[in-house]
Amino acid sequence: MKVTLRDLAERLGLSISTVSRALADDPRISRETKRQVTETAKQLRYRPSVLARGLKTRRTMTIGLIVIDVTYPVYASIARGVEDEAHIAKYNVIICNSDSTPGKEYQYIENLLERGVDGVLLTPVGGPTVQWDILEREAIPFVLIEGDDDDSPSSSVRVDHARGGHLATDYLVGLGHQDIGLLCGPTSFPWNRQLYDGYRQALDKAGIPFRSSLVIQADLDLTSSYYAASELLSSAGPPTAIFAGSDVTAYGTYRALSERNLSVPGDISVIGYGDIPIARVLSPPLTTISYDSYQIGKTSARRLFKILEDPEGCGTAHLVIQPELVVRKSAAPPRKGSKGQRGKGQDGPEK
Amino acid sequence: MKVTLRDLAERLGLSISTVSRALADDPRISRETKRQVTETAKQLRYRPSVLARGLKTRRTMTIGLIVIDVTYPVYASIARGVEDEAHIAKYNVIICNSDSTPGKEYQYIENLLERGVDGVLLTPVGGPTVQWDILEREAIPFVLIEGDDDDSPSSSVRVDHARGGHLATDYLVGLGHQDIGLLCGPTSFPWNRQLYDGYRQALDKAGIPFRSSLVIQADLDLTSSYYAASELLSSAGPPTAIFAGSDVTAYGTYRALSERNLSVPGDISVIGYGDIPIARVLSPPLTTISYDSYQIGKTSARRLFKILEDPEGCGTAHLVIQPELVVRKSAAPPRKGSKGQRGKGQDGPEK
DNA sequence: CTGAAAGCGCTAACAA
DNA sequence: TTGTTAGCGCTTTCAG
Repeated sequence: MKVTLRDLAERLGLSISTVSRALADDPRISRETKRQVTETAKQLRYRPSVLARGLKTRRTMTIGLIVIDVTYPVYASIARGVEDEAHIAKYNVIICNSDSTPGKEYQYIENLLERGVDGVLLTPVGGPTVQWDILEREAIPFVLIEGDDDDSPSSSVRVDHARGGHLATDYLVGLGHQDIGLLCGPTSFPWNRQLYDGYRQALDKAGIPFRSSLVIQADLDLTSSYYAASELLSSAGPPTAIFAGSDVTAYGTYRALSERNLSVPGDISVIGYGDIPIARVLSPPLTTISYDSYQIGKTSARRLFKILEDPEGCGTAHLVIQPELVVRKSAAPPRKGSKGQRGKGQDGPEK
Repeated sequence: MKVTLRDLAERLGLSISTVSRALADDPRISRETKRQVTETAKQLRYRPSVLARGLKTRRTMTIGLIVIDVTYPVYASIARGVEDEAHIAKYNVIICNSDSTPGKEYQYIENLLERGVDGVLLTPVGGPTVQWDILEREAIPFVLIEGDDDDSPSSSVRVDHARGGHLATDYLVGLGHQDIGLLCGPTSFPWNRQLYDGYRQALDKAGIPFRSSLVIQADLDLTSSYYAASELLSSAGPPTAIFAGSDVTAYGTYRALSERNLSVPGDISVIGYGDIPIARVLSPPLTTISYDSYQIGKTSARRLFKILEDPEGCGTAHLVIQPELVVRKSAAPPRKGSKGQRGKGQDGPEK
């Protein structure tokens, strides 16, 4: 059977509390006793019960991490960052996949609460929700990862996606593009509005009029981004460059382009978003916006632990991580005189 | 403060045990009482304490999942599969990254034991280890994922990598290749020996003599696989096809090849292993061996839960998942007369 | 059908 | 410096 404090106590002829204190390195226990205790603890392979301790101290040294889907590289990296930090701080992390559905998110929150987690890290599915209220009511510290806005009641860490959108668009503008298409990602990923904002800002700054026909919504998968890109290309007044909103969307765009014998970046420039592993491997290698998702994980976990250490002492902070442009080969200046080009093939009238 | 059974009991003028039973849907509690209890439970937002319950029942409805690194697509999928299955069975999963180091693996096991997990899922770093002994001694059910061999004392699920290696090699042989290089992955990933075995078997079956100079070891990262591939190519009697042992190794190979102006599959055929997302996106799209890692996760979790339900009733099973060949564009019949080709460039003496 | 009481393994206030 | 005692919130005999 499992060995408990009691077993140690009996074995040593000490009281349970003395043993407990010795193990906790309480200053008022003698060196000698401590030595004996730790020794027989090791010998009998004593393992403290986190359960029992938690029941008493109300701390389980466990946190919950709710991501949208670990299967996406971003969330895997975040998860890894969190776990690494947790391991250092001696916490365990329970992982949950919300699939962007409020229902699952809610279930998991309830679940984590029953588990008595000390805090939770959450990539929220949307704006302020019941879930947040629950956490607040129960006074469980939580930090929002990649939340939609900064008016959350708790700490948060997110990437400055508006900046990212700006960066991408601005780069294209700098290259000389005027007609820049935006393939906006699914709204179930909270950052897409920010991206869009950045896009608009950059356009405004450059004095380029916004054309709504150049913006189109696409899901994250290949086929729907393929179709969205196709639609964009066959519209009247097609773009000379496409900002893809995500790297997989960019790949869908590549496909749509190659289908029409349009070359990247010769005929059309493409820029991605996220810098997932496939980006550098596409041909041409994808120019994209990169941000350190592992760091997001680390940062938010660190933040949470700080709150757990000192619930009062540290206010709520909204940390933001800056994305950066990674220039590879998929964007170039527009073809001369391509302004009115219809983009229906590579063999135009002038050759 | 937190609402407990006691609160409910007081509120209803019942005893704690009655309330407990009502909530557990004990048959000897009257309909009416149950109704009242569940109602006020909902009303007061009662949430049972898994901690307290676990202390009593010795079941925490929590399992540990130790993977090498969630950041690798394979493990992310496995994790997802496990978590999905756990969610259904109402378990929680604590995630751990061992980084293939016995030390971390050991730490996590101890850690999980202190947590009182009901079982653990483990992608082991090597053959039978102390860790397994610990789990056995403590009578914690565990199932091995992608373990090296089948003589494990517990259940296991793994991919038949020998088959995978065979499949890949055999395909190349079928195409007419005789000189097939093998870029064997790092030994910290347990399946590489199996891969190698499959390679040898396929060669034997085809009556092709094995040449050790055609086998070389490479780490998983780009640079080392790049160098390994280069070495292979500049050796005496270079291969006409390369079996890359992993998809990223295959990518490294692509690089080494393009550096020497060797085309895939025109000059050299390449076949990968694992079918991670980048595989279909490389150019040319990578022919590779695929296996369903999400399913591995599901299967192993399911197995574990079955054991937990009925510790005696179900013996140890060794489940194996079959990989399959995914033909894309990176392998083709060898160039005619390429048998003795040196592969130093594309402009050979004969044009 | 319901209640009283013991106890899971631990910590912490209070004594000695 | 060490021991005694009282729970943490729950399940589960054993009584009624």
